[in-house]
Amino acid sequence: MSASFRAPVGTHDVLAPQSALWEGLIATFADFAYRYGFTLALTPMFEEIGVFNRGIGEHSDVATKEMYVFQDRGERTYALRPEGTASVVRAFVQHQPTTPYKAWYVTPAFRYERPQAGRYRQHHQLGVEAIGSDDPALDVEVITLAWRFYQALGLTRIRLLLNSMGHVECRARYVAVLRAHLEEHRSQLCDEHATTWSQNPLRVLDCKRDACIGVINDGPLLPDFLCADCAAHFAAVRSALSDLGIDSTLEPRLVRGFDYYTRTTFEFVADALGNAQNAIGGGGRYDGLSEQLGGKPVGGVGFGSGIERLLLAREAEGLTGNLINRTIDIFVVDTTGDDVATVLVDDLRARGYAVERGFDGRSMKSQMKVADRSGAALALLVGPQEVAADEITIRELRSDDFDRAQLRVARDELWTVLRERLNK
RNA sequence: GUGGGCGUAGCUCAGUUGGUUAGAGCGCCAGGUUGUGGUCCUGGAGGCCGCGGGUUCGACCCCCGUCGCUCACCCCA
Repeated sequence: MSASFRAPVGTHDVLAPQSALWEGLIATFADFAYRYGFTLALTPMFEEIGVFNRGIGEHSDVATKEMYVFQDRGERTYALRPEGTASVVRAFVQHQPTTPYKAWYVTPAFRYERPQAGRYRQHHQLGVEAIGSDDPALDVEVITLAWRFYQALGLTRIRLLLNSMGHVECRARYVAVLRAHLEEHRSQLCDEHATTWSQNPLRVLDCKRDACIGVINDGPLLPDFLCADCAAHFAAVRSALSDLGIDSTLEPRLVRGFDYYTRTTFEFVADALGNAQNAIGGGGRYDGLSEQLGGKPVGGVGFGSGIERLLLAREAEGLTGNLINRTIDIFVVDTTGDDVATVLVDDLRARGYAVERGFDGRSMKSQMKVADRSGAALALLVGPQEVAADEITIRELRSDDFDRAQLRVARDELWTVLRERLNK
């Protein structure tokens, strides 16, 4: 209990058997990304601080009080990435790949905040970005990928919330009217926003307190301020989603935490998660971000999803199945201590079987216990008798049928028997 | 950053109004005739009772502090 070192506050070690769920989740996502035409992008886990606070907004909570900022020995100021998008867009600007550039990623993300259920200082996100295009079909593709991925995970109680923030001018017009509305009703706002409403009026839309909700409910709504182009873009996204059979809820109050969002914004919430941390993914367009990071003024759209929350949502929906098989096929029990078993194990693995073996010269009984615990379907016994006769004893570990439970085969017949028994 | 709950073996937890060698179940290890797991039996290892201070003849138990875990607020994935 009193280990001298522990994982830092808000971080977690993920070990077996839990880690198999992670493997399966990531492998499933990688496969989806591949089938949707996204290629893997690996970017540094830390960046010059400007990469993040320029995009997500210098006054956002994440930038002001949640970033892990540090100086290296060259006194450059860096930050551990708090989210996935900014780095990929920075890489896009730096390398200028052909457009649309479609990339997927899986990465840790760091935010300095008090941990609680579904919220950590280091969490993990997987997501995609499609940069260099304004085509609403890309918005749709990103949302569809997320939706189908959630379905593949077995999640059923997921809702898609959708909104459009418009482009810069639409938003400016809206914010002006919203600001006036808030000023008029400022005495009715909650304690916090009664003093902070003017710094970032959009934040008030997110407030969950009744006071603010009341003020917002009879205030102006974002979608009413869209210009013709933005309205058409949004309509195109909604119409395609509808044709795809993906249900969405228009949520005019949905504004996400980062300033870079424009036009389409969306969030996926898992209703099975009872707590406040029920957002399992979100994203949207960020048409100004490339330019803010020094690149061309091209559009982009993406989404990110929290791995921990996806797994919590699965658990909350009672989904216990693994997404990938990580049980081993064969356990080799060796009581000779010479190289016969070692060579056999190597041979088995070369043929594609997942193989574990006994170590430390333990007794056969002891190794059989380990074999059973390993989950292997078969144990192969290598003892003096087998070696002398050039045979292998095969023992079924998952069968109660004693006739089938054990047999000895010649070493060169082993492969045939294994193919039958293991079906692979 | 603010507030609540909780820190006793690897895990889940007991521990009598503070009384001397701190317990259970599970797990782990080793045995239970001659090479065999899943059931059963026996034995064993493993705890500065989170850490520091205080009160007391005496503290796992009471008080203070501290660290950690956890939940909630805020915000987000």
